[in-house]
Amino acid sequence: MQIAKKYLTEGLIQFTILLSLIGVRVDVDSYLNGYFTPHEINLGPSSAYIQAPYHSLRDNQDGYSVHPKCPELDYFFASRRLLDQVRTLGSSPRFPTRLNAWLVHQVPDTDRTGTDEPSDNSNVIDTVPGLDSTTTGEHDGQHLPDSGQGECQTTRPCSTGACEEDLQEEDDTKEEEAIVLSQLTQSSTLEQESLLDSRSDSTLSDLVHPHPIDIDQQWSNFLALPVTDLDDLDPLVMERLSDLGSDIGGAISQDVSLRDAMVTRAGLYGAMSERPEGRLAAQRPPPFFRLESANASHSPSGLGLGSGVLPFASVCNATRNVSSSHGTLDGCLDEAVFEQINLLGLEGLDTMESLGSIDPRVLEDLDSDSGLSLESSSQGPTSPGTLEEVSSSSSSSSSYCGDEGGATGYSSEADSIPAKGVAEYTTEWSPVDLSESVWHDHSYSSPAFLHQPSAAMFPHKGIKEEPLSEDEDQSTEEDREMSRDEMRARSMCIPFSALQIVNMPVEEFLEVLEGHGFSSAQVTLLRDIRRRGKNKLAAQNCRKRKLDAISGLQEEVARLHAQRDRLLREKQLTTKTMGAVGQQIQQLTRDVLSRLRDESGQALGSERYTLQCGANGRVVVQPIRKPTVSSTVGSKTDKRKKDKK
DNA sequence: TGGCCGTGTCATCTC
DNA sequence: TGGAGATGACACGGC
Repeated sequence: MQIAKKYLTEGLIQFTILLSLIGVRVDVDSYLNGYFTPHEINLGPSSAYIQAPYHSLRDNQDGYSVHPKCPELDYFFASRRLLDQVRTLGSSPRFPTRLNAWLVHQVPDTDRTGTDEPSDNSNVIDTVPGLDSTTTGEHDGQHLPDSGQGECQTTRPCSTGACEEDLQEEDDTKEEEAIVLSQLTQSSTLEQESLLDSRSDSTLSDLVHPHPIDIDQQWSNFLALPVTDLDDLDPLVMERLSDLGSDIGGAISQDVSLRDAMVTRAGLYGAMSERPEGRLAAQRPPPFFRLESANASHSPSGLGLGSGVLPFASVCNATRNVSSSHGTLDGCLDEAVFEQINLLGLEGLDTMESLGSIDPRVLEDLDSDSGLSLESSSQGPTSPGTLEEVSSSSSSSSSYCGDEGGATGYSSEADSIPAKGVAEYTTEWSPVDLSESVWHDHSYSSPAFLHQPSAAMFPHKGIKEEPLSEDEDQSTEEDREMSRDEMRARSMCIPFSALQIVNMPVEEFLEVLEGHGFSSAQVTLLRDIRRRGKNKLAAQNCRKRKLDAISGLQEEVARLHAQRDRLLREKQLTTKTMGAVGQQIQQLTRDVLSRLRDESGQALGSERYTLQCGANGRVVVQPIRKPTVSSTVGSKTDKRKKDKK
């Protein structure tokens, strides 16, 4: 019984030291006060933490700033780095798990003769100043009495025959443990394929002096992996899990005796949301939709993420192409606008050049009902002679006059009335004035065309200026190409083209209506021509906007489809990774708990206990609460309430 | 010959 | 209150 007690006592000390390696505050007194009270185990009445010297180094970048050659700290920082990496993995918000910390044990690779040291655990601690209170026999009696448990400070039951065999087994298992631990740490990052591949080449010294891999950088690299690489990583994850499953037995081979599992009611996951998040926030990649949202409308840079950040380079490129095509579309639209302007100008020039040989079909194409299209509206201010010709030509068309009804009988008036007005408004309505109007649709008219000389602007005029004797059939062609409004205007002896009527400013239009003695029919016609011309332009603009809106929506739909596919793939990948890491953590939790011993020497089962990582990196063994307790308490309270009633 | 598309026009609403 | 713009609806012609 005494031997068993000593064994348990030393086991407790070993576990305490083990916890101290990972920064756990252990309070033995609290344990003595009660089983289920969340206390910290303390080795002395001063409640000094056993790892106090390490606490001072804790914030020292986890020992990275310490000289790597420092032999006293190598073991400690090697363990701390590995542990922190695993802890960061376990407590990362990206992979929320129940386990936040790991109980690890780093085994040195040197001085492992198996006989020179009475206890392997002391290898880690003995050389550290201020931490001489280890399980070594000669030191136990010096430091542990401070804890007030003098009976526990006896030497480990190495005096028994099985002691040396146990030590030898521990040596062997610790080597495996170190290797597997390194594998675990590396595999937990899921992105160091090279490290995974080279794990077989890793030496023990590498494990003891692990490379200072920045976990943040690892995560950044992981998140920066293209999706193809991540997809390829899935089998690697499973492979690593299988490897871990096969090697997990040797991950922590040393059975740590524990008189009691420290019980604490620290926040279940309180620590999860504290430390790692700030770190993760720093290492978190840029907001994925930041650029998209910032340019969600139609910005070509809507997916301005680098292809390295986006694991879906193809989608990104496609979307970028879409965006760029949209930008190109805008450019094309602008180019088309100017191109049409140029074409109109060229058409005007062509018209000038081909005054003598106008193709009626071309004129028909350029015609419009309201006479507001480019060519059909070219019946601008004409000379009295021209107007006479137009009147004569119009009157010569019996069908037209019949359609318009009342168009006859104006020729006599036309001889007198329009002459003054036409001459007047020919001077008033310069092309410059018309160019001041806003031309929304360039197929309709163009300032370039308006800037052409009168002969160019109004090819019909040029034609009409030619003697009728030369080409008497031109009048019929003019009638064919004239719009209804144009013909109405001519029939009503209105000396303005539809284009002029439409594009003249309101003030001048009102002056025209008021200052020329137009009849009510003429005024109505002028207003109708203007209204129809305006509406025609508006309709063209409206249709153009509608088409632009449709094309923009189509681009938006394509972009959203690409975004949805990308998010789905990312979600799938994240789910896979979370599952793999969760299983890994659960397996390690079970393994750790199975190697811990309670007061009766029984292993702490994962069905009864769990590991929790509290604030400041404290790792505690916490019993799993049973819901029945709360239910009973609730029933009791209910009964009390009933009794009070 | 019917469907599609472009265009002109009207009616209506809003500014 | 009228003008101008926007837009839906309809008609018409061309393909």
